[in-house]
Amino acid sequence: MWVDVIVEDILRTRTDDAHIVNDAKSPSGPIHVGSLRGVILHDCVTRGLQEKGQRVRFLYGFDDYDPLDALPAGASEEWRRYLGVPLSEVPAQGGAAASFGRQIGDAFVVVFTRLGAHPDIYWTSEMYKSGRFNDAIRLALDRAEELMHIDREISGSKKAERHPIQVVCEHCGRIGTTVVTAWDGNEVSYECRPDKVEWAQGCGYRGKRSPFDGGSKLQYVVEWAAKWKILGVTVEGAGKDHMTKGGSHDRARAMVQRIFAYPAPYPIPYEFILVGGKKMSTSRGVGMLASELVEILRPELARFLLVRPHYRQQINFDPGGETIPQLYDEYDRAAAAHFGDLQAKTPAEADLLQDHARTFSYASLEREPARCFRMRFAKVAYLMQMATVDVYREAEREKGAPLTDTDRAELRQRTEDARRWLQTYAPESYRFQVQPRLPAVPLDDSQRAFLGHLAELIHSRPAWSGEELHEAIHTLKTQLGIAAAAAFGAIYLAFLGKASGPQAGWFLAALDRDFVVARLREAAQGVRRSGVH
RNA sequence: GGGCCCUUAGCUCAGCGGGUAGAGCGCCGGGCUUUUAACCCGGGCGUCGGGGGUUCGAGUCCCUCAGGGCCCA
Repeated sequence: MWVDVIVEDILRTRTDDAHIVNDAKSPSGPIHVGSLRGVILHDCVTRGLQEKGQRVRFLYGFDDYDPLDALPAGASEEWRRYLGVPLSEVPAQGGAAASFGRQIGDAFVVVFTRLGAHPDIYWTSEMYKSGRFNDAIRLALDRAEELMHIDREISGSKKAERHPIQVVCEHCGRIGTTVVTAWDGNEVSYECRPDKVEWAQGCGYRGKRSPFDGGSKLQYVVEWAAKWKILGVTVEGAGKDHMTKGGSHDRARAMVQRIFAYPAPYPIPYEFILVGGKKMSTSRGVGMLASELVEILRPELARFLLVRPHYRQQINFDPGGETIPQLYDEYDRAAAAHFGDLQAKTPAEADLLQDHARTFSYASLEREPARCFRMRFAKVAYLMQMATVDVYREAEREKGAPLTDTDRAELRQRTEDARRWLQTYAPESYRFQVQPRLPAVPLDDSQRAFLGHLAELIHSRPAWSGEELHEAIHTLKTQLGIAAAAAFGAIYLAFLGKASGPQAGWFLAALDRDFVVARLREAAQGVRRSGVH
């Protein structure tokens, strides 16, 4: 299991007596599922280190002193005035939150809390305002040339515009548009330029102010390095966009070592999450929000989705097709491995089971997940489509014992997931769709006769249970001497337009009786209508 | 241009500290005291993308080529 491999490598290569695991995100807009991978990865590493007896703190930071660099979706044009303003100073959209950044961050915390991650949260705006960055800011200003040199050296880029400090403009409040022009040891001179960046327009003000206590922020690579030192971070992964050679992580690493005299944390470069084979883009409206994932999958399954693949591998999540039933099957196999219900035949298989067991444990919300009866997801979805079937009773029958509270809770989550899946994502082959009109299907005389008799049989009683009807159909079939394939095929063709379907007795019993009788009579008459689709 | 990753059964993929190739779906056959699909059993001799190397032994490590995805520039 890759988490365990990472944990062992950390213990082998680091000598820290306690660990600070850190992850962070700029709350500049609704947060995508991709960011959940980081949270869960760090949460798992935290758990793994704790299991090894380490003292560990898990921190999650919101970089809400970053400037707003794009209009939030659905925001009015008036919001343009906030472009360039720190996210912590942009008002929340309609909500009661203290700021836009806070609003976005809080919403994300709700999501990952549901997934069982419980880091200590911090906000860089508060760190700046309370002076925690002051020493780093002074150092960065004193050694600005060196920092810019490192930036150029490591990135291989000649761009020199990346001054380590961005000042908050006293006139317009923007932070993304200012350029530092001088530093006298107490105050910085700056210009708020209309043309510094494309996405925001500075007001043109020139001034001089203290960079401390919230008067400025560090440029983001420098800020990253400074946070490592200030927070004492020992382990921090990052998405591959940061981990490219000469990229922001390499630069931050060089800066923290050479300027801040602190060792870079243990790095964990991880891959992205794709949705339906497409990369995500906020601006193009492509992708899936973190909040949407927890609406599609219950927390354990969402965690399992994120934990199961190797961290260096892309996750391509497509909620359609067979993805979700397959994910559930694998989850169940992992659970079985965890509870020792599977027997390995070879050493290699034993390793694999061990791996699955660990994966299940990391995917669980609690430390000691409860053993329970797990009905297969595809089966739950199947049963739920027949209105007269009680899924709980079927589960009890399959288990062969009364359901415990845990069994019921587990089954309830499965039915909720299955309902959503059937509504939105399930492929046609998993759904039975009763055709609104008699499909144009060929039936021979014996089949029509069978359907005619069946119509009158059903008509003869006001109500049928699935089991009764099932039995009656078999009896009728035998009486008429029609082959099973022909008889059942006729039923499915008349109602579903295809030659197969769910067990006929339960299926027909679930439909409106008068509708069933009418349809059967119509089909028995051999009236052909050109059904559309 | 640089980086990370993928290429394994018809389909989707697992196999991520080298030791006799796996799962699900689909398909075929059988069983379940009712024979068309809720459950169970049986059925896969697959150039593990091509080539080279290390090794007693490589899908698994190294090099290289090809195709694809994403990231950075």
